[in-house]
Amino acid sequence: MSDSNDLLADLTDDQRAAVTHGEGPLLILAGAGSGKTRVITRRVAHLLRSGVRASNILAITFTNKAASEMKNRVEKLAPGNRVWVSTFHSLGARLLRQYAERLGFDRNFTIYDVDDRNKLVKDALEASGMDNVKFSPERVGGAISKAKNQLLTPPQYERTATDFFQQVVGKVYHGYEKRLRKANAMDFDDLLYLPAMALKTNEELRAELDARFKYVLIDEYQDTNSAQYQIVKQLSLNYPNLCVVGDPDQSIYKWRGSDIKIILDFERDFPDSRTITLAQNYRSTKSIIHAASVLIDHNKQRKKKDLVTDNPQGDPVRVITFDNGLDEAEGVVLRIKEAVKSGKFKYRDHAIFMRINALTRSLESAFVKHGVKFQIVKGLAFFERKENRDVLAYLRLLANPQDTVSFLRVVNEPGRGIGKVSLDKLQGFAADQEIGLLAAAGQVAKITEIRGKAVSGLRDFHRMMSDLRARLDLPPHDLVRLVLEKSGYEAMLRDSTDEDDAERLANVGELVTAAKQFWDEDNTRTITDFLEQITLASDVDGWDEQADHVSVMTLHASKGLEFPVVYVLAVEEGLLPHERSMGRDDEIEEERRLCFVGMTRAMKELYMCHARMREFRGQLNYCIPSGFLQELPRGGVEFIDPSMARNAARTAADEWRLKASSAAKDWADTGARPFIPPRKPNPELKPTIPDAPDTGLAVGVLVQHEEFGLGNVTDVSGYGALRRVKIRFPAHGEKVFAGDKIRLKVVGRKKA
DNA sequence: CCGGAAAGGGTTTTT
DNA sequence: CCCTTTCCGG
Repeated sequence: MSDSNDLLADLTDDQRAAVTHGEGPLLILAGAGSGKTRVITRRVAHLLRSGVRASNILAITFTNKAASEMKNRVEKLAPGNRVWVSTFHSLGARLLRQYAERLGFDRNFTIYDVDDRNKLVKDALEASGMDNVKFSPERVGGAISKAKNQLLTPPQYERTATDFFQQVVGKVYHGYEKRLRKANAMDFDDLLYLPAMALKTNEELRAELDARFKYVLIDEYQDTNSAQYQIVKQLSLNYPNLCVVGDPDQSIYKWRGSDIKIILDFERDFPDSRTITLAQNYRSTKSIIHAASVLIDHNKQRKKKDLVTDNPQGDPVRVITFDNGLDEAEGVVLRIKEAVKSGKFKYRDHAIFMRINALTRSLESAFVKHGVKFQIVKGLAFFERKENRDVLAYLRLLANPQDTVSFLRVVNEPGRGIGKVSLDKLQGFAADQEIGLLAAAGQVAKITEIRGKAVSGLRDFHRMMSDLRARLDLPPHDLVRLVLEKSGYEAMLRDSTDEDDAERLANVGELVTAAKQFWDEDNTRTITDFLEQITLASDVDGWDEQADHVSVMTLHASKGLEFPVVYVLAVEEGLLPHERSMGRDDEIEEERRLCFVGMTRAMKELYMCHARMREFRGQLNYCIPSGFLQELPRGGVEFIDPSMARNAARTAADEWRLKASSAAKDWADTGARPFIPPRKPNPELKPTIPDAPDTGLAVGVLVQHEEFGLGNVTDVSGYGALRRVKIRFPAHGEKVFAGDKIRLKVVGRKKA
């Protein structure tokens, strides 16, 4: 049972110290690629081998995929030990179900995602009579989410509300909570908020769980929010054997309530803690580490920290300039194809990252066009399709008859002649009687205001759901099949003439397969478990890392992963950094960290791409290279512009240009000229520095106007005479300029 | 009172 | 460009 060589032999001194650290708080500051996952896993195995019982260990990871990987690795290192590894949200859900009675909840609660939440918020907003103020449910819901993350109750929030928006949110927060509880539902934030509150107010429960989880390990601690921190803290009072691992430079979820201060204050929060820094990088080449380090060093609110590696220098980081977004997608796919053809890499060695999901579209067609296998890593996408959401809503309503959102989603899908007016009446009746909507449907005969088809529709719906509910103990996949049959959903799709419905039919069939697989893995799991797993799945949970394909994902999803070759797309002002972060120092710094995270995923080759123009929601816009590109070191970075190497070959850009010039003829009387994309006249293939921002107006550009003075470009659309430029002047507000003869001068990029 | 067609509005990142 | 809301015919 003593330390075996296999756990420690291949570790550095620092890593070994982290693995073998005994009792007491431990902070591991682990730079990118420093082997932190390995350290946590080994530490868990080491604890087990030193006699700690598996049931006394709790490990928190950022995704369910990471959790199951860690579980498996630990079991290999210390066979027979089943350690509790999960995400914060899964932990919360499990605790709430386990202690449901003690905490006064029904353990069959439904977990509402953001869409469900917004529907409920909308209802609460309308009921509060404040819906005429034009605050969107999304915005109000976001504010409520933030409040819960800070553990503010509705009365507390109302007390601290200062402006009008917050007052409205405070009102709606009350109503929203009431509706949630009535629906026997928890939103994502509840899964943290309620356990955190329970631990704070219920000392008996707190002490019990603290003693149960004597050893707590947390990965990605830099992205912990207040509610999560409270949970951690309350579980580490009597047994402060808390080990947290993180890297402040990789904190990218501030917008979701994460607070970088939590990791920075660890040493103060947990007295007698030990801190171990892992600065050695084992993942990337020197070129990549150097470029990423120089970039992140531009963050002012940062404790300076050096990342070092003994790896070879490697190829320079390459910045590639494309004419437009289509060229970029195609160019990257072709480069990957070439690298595979030459035998240098496999498809699965490649990953493509981007700031926003919308950019995957053009990539998708480029992949299809060139026959390159790829996976867009977005785990929930399949379950988010309308038809699957519908079927899942039936299941949710079966598992939890109080679930109002699901009831309203499926009660008339397929059509049963139940319209909005009838449903309003039904909701009124349910509220009066203080019963759920499904129960109210069962008493539709008593609701005299509802007439006609709606009466039989509601009655039949209720009867059908009652019959199904009697079969709730069926294995999940059998229940899905039964729902498809009895609800008429399958028949609706099968009998449809709409071509798309054939695909939808196949999709809901896939849902049966998914449920079957879920049950095959562990046949003690129920439909509620199935639904929970789907709702709490993260994007990377659906990622197949074994298959030989190119992986495409957002920068956020890339956290914690590594690939031999990485392409980061659209490194442009407005996208990375995203325009919504413009003008706020701390948010620009988070965007820079996001860029840093993407870069440090690369092991051997790193490509940062940008385009001169890009189509965005049907509009073609100028793009200026991201300021981040200009922050990269001059040495070790190579600038490539394929358009200069090209002679007569026609590209997508040329085709677009032809279209643009013929379109421009129609505006000849307005004085418009065909748009010619900026081109460097450099005939040689010498590396060049990306275009300076004086090539055109773009979002984020600082301009000088003759009359209004200095201003910041907030929007650009169209070109030639149809161009519209929106500029915000500090003294004059926002103004829109039309055409291309505006009397202003580009001064530079807006500096924070 | 219901369901389909047309117009209008809004778009980061995710558990 | 896509989804939601609104409007109108049956």
